[in-house]
Amino acid sequence: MNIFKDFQNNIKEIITKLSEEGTLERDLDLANITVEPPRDPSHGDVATNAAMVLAKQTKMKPRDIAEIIGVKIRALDSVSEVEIAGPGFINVRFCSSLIQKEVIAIIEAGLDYGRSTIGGGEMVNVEYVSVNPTGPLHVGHCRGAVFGDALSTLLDHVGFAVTREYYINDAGGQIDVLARSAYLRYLEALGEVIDEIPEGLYPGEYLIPVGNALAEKYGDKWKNKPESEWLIDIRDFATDKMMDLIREDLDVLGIHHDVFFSELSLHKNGDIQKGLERLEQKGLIYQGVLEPPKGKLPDDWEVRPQTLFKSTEFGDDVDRALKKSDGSWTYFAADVAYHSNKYDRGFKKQIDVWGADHGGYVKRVQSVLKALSDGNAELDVRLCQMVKLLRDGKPAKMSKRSGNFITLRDVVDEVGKDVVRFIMLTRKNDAALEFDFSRVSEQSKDNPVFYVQYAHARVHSVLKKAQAAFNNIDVSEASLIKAPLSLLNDESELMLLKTMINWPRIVQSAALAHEPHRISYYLFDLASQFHALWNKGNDRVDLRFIIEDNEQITLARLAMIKAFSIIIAAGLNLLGVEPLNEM
RNA sequence: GAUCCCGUAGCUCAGGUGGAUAGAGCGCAAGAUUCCUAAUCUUGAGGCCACAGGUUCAAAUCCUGUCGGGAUCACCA
Repeated sequence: MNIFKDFQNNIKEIITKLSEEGTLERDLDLANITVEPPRDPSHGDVATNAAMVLAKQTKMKPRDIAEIIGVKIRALDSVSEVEIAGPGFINVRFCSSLIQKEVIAIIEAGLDYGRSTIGGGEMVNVEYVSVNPTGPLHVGHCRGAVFGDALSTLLDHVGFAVTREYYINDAGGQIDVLARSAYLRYLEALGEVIDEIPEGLYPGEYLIPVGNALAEKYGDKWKNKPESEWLIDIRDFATDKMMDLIREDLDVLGIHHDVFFSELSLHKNGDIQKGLERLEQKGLIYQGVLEPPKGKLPDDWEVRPQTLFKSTEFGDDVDRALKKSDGSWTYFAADVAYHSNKYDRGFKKQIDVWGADHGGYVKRVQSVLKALSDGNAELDVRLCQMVKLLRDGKPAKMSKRSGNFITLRDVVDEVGKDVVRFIMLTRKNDAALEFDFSRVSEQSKDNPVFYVQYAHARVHSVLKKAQAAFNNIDVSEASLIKAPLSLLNDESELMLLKTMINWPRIVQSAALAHEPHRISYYLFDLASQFHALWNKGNDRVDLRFIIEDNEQITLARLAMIKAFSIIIAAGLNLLGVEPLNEM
C-alpha cells in the first residue's frame, strides 16, 4: 500500500541479511535509519542515510557501506538506479512502472487512499472547543474548533479510536452571571423596562429569546423573588439554551462532538473528592502556603494556608491550589477529576485543544495525568494562538464580554464554512493567524482554498470534455484502471505522480505530529503542480490531457488526473472542506 | 521577576521529529492566451535562518545563554 514503507522494509531486510552473512557486523541498531524522499528531487525518489548511521557501529567508512548496500538495492525489481552521494547517502530512483501502477491503487482505494491502521485502534480523546456556555461562539473560538475537529478526523484516518469531546464549564461563577443576565431578560419579557444591562452581566441580545422562553415556561413565578429561589432553575435552563446555541454554531462549521461532558456533574456526584483522593494516596496533596508571585503583587494578596497539589514534582513551577478561600473547589480541582475520569474511561492518549491564553495552565494538568497514571498516559495540549481578524488590513475588534463581538456565525455567513475551515488550518496551531475577509473571498491564487478547489474542478471539467470529444469514452473508475499507464512518461507527469504517492506519508506524519496544517500545505503544493502541468499544454500540445487522435494516451492521462482529484478530495475531506466540481 | 509561544526573502509564512546547494505565495522585473476555464502558468532578482556558544559525520531544526515581539502569571474560568 505504502511504497515508502515497503521500501524501508526492503532496506532493513538487506542490512539484516548482510549482517547475518557476516559482511556487516551483527546486532546492528537500525532504529535511526530513515528512508525518505529527499528534498531535492534531483537526488532521486528516495534516499537513505543507512550507511552513515551504520558507519560508527561497524567502524567502516560510510561510502564503503553504501557501496555494499547499494549493490543489493540495485538488484530490487522496483529500482532503476542507485547512486552514492555526498557523505554517504544512498539515492534511489524507482522504476517508472512502480509509480505509474500506484495510480491504480489510488483509484481503487478512492477516498480511502492514505487511510492506515498505524493507530492500532488505540483510544484517543480529543477535547476541543469547550467554550463556557454563556453565549454564542465568536471568531476566536473558531480556530480551536476547526483544529480539534480536523485533528480528530486525521487520527481516525490513521486508525485511532477517536472520541471527540466537549467539556462544559457549567459550574463556575460565570454561570451564575449568565443566570442573572437571563433573569433580567426574563423580567424584560414580562414587560419590565430594562434601560441598560448593568456592568458585569452579559449584555448580548442572544439572551432575549431565553428570557422569552423563561417567561413562557414560568410565567411570573420568579418575579420579585430573591435570587436564592430562582438561581438554580434559571441557571440550568439558560445553560441548556446556551449549549443548544453552541451546538448550532458548531453545526454550521460541520463540527459534531461525541461526548458533552458536564463539569457540574463532577461536583454533583462526588467525583472531585474521588479524584483528589487518588492524588492524596500518592502523597501529592498537602496544606501549605504559596510564595507570593514575583513582580507586581495582586492588590488583595494575603498569606493563606491552602490545599495544594505537588505539581512541582512533575515539572510545574509552583504547586497549585485545589480549594478556594471560601472552601469550594477551584477550577483546577474539577480538572483533576475530569482528566482522571477520562483516564478511567480508558484514554491513555488525551489531547486538549485550548486557546493560547491558557498556556500557563498546561503543566499542572499534564502533571495530574502523569501522577494518576504513573506515567502511563500522556496529555498533549495544543495551544491555538490568536486569530487576528482583519478587513482590508484593518483590525476588527472582538471581546466576549462586550456583547458586540464578531460571532462565528457572522464569519461563516460571510465567507462560507469551507473557507473558514481551510484558512484556520493554514498555519500551525502555535503561530498567530491573520484572517482577512477581503483576502479570503478573493478568487485568485492569494486565496489557497480557491486555488485547491479550482484544481479539483478543472479535473472534473476535463473528464466531461473528454467524454464529449470521444463520443462515448468510458471514464468510469473501472475503465480508467485499465488505462495504459506506462504512457505517462513525461517528466512533469512523473513529478506529479511522485507527489501524489507521498500522500499516505503526509497523512501519517500530520496525524502523529498532531499537525493538520501539513495537509493544507501539501494540497496547495499538489495543486500547484497540477496547474503547472495543465499550463504546459499551452506550449506543448502533446502534453494536454485530451489528445483527440489518441484515445490510449488520453485514457492514461485521465486516469492520472482522476487519481489526482481523488487525493485532493480526500485531503479536503480530512479538513472538513467539500471538494467542488464546478466553480 | 517567572512560564509558554514566536523570530527564516521587502511582506505573509512553510521547512516532514538532525540531512545534501534553505522553499512557497504576495509584491517587484520580464514573458506566455487562434488551444482542455489565463480564475492559470514560465523566468529572474531578493537570505549572516535574531545573536553568541555547545552537542556530532551532519544543525534553520537539539541544548545553554543573550536580545526583540506576543500570551499568561495565588483563590477567576
